[in-house]
Amino acid sequence: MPAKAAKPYETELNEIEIEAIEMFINFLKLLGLPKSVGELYGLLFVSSQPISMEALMERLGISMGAASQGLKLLRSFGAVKVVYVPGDRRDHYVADLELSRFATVFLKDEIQPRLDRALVRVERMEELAETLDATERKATFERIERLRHWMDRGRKMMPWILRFLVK
Amino acid sequence: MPAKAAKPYETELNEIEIEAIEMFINFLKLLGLPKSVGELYGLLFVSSQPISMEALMERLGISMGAASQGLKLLRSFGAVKVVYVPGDRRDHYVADLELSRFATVFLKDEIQPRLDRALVRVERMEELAETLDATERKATFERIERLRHWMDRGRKMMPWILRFLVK
DNA sequence: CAAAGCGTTCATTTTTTATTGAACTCTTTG
DNA sequence: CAAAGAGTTCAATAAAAAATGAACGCTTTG
Repeated sequence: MPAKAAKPYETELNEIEIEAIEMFINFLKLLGLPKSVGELYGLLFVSSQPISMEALMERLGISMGAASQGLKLLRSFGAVKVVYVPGDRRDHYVADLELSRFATVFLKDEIQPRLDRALVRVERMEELAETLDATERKATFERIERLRHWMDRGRKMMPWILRFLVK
Repeated sequence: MPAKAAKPYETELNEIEIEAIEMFINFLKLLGLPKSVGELYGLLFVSSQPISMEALMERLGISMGAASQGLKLLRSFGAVKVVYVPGDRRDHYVADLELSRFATVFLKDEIQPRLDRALVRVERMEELAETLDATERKATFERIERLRHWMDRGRKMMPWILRFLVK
């Protein structure tokens, strides 16, 4: 039997947990979220019991700061919630299984504002293009209009995708 | 008049160029691409004339390596192409204005393989769940099925989005 | 065919991002 | 109401990602 690892008290992750964690690390990385957040959500997602922050830290081998901040973020998404566990003073967490939440928050918080800001830029570019001489203006306008076209398209697609996501 | 900046020979970027560059930096960051790639594409997007790599380096103030690698990446996306400029030995670049290219490549190269790998994981998790005792199995299966449901949904949405993007 | 030009590659450095853990606040408990 | 517990914050550190630039390999040119 091999020597026990450094922290003998933490419960090893089982294979299902590891699969789920890896899956969510990959998925959330796509949304620009750090590994530790993926780990937290992944473990909570497959756990049918609420888990305390301390247990999350121990089982995932992450620090107090990472756990606290990651959970804060997940709470702000509504991806995780705190539940009361009788006889235990500590907060316990469960995952909200509705995955669309991530996508929805991502669309609303990341994509939408970006589109809005981009549209402002396009308008500023159109104004600036007025000052160019005739030849340049024509070529430049064509390009700017293309941008505008795509912004509009993105903005029109948003509500459609959101509706699809919420079910 | 303020002292001239360090590199006196490079042509300053005009306001339209700056707007376009900033817009593409933001947009491409969303796809996980580095700033330098956004700069390159942004400048090429608003330029009606082909630009040599050397000019791109100078005007954007980026290094040879960054320019070479960024252009290589953009070429691989089909976002940029090389054009021949008579009497000049150097390669010159123009942007492909069809922005859907980025999104399409992103979906096909980033999202699709991720979904495929995730599905394999889900299947492995289902197998592993079989070995759990009855109570645990039921709860775990419910969660895994939810994952499967979202994977399927994502996979079904893909061709639809692609069709939408290509026009 | 030597020298210069162009572009790529990649080991190194810089910058950015994520994680750690000690200091702190607020809450509970004996 | 002191002491311990739970959780947050944030300055410092570590890890990851991007940019740099010198060395290299083709191509062109005189």
